[in-house]
Amino acid sequence: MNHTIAVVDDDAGIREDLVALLDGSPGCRCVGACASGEQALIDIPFWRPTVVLMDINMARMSGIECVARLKARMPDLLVLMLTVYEDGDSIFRALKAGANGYLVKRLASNKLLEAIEEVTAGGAPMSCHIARKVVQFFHQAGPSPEVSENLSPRELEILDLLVAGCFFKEIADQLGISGETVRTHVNHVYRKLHVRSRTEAVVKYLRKGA
Amino acid sequence: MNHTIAVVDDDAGIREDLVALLDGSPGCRCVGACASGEQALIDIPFWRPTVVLMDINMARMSGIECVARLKARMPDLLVLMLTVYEDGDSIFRALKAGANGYLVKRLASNKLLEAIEEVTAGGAPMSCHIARKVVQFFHQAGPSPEVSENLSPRELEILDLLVAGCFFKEIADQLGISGETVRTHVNHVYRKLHVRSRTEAVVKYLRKGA
DNA sequence: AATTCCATCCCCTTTATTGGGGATACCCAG
DNA sequence: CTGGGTATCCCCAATAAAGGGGATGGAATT
Repeated sequence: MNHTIAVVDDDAGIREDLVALLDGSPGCRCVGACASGEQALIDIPFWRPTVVLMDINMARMSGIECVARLKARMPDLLVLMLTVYEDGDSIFRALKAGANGYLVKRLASNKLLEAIEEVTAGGAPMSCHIARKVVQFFHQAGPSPEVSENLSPRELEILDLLVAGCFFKEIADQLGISGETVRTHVNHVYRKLHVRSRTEAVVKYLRKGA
Repeated sequence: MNHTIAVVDDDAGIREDLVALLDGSPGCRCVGACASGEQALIDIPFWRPTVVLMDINMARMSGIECVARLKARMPDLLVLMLTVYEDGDSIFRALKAGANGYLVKRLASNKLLEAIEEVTAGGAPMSCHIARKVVQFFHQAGPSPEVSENLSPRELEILDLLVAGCFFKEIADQLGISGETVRTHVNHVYRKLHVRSRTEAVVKYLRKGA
């Protein structure tokens, strides 16, 4: 319940607001604030806070690069990105860099405190429109038109298990059908996708048809 | 604020609990409940609810397959998956199938109602451990140290050709070495990546290297 | 000099995959 | 009702892949 927190933001006003909010909250202790990503790389490893609130949009080093470098040295550090924009690409780059949560800046202060609780509890707090974008990533990451429009549901199901690396026998056991049936489905999948091997099918599926 | 909601769950008790909860809540109207995925495919397009609460674990047709089929016909339908397990693979398959949110079943009823509000507002409600798994997916999506740092240049070259779907013989011809040598390299690649088949190696490479 | 890693080649066996063929049954649409 | 598509099962056969072993030469490190 007692978290040490650091703030990284190059806007002095926001920085002070956040520090004031954190220090005025029970169970939180703000151990410092950095005005740049470069400074954060020096201060944060020294302060060793539980959670970092990181502005994503900073001059010179971006919050994304900063979190990537911090995470390389401190894998267990929890980082919440703060942003004014909800740009899709920034979201994914930040998450790939190791961010543990992603919040819009215009967030009620109690929501921010809740998010800090949540991330320390092992969650991944995201503002709702951010979460939507993340989920949409999976939607469009689904099977390509070529894959989904030609394959039957059963064939798609089996393709999923092929991608998972299952042998025919394992697929058969998992679906409760015979290995021969699996073979038939797989052959149909290959024909429909115009591939000659499991690997080509998997690649086509993962690359969304490219 | 006025949402029509349908429930799909093959457990009669849970179904009744959910219906009672929804009907007892202002701003919600439960338009029906289905005891199976098959029935849902018939009823839901007819009822045209705003939101569907879908059990992921049902006999015969799984909730995942059901949501995939429903979404194919009704792309704007909002689907919240309900699960007792937090299995990573199920989460991703459900999201890929088009689910808009993912909740654990043992959720306080007010949280469930909040989630319904959130999803209709364009969000993507997720229980916190679910969200964590989703974010972890992006973390591991970075260039994998496991792939790039352990493999020799030759092994990486061969892994590339594996991904391209080449047979061992084709790889051998392309590199001007014998098939036996290819086999040896491939075996080394498998050991270093801790996989047991070409498919698993390819998936590991594509998922973590792209 | 010794060790370690890489790349190359060869042997063995067993299992998995692939490519045709055919068959039954179901459901849905023309 | 007669297709078409789907899902299920079975047969044949050939090829590909995997897992184990061992061997050589070279390059780099210790």
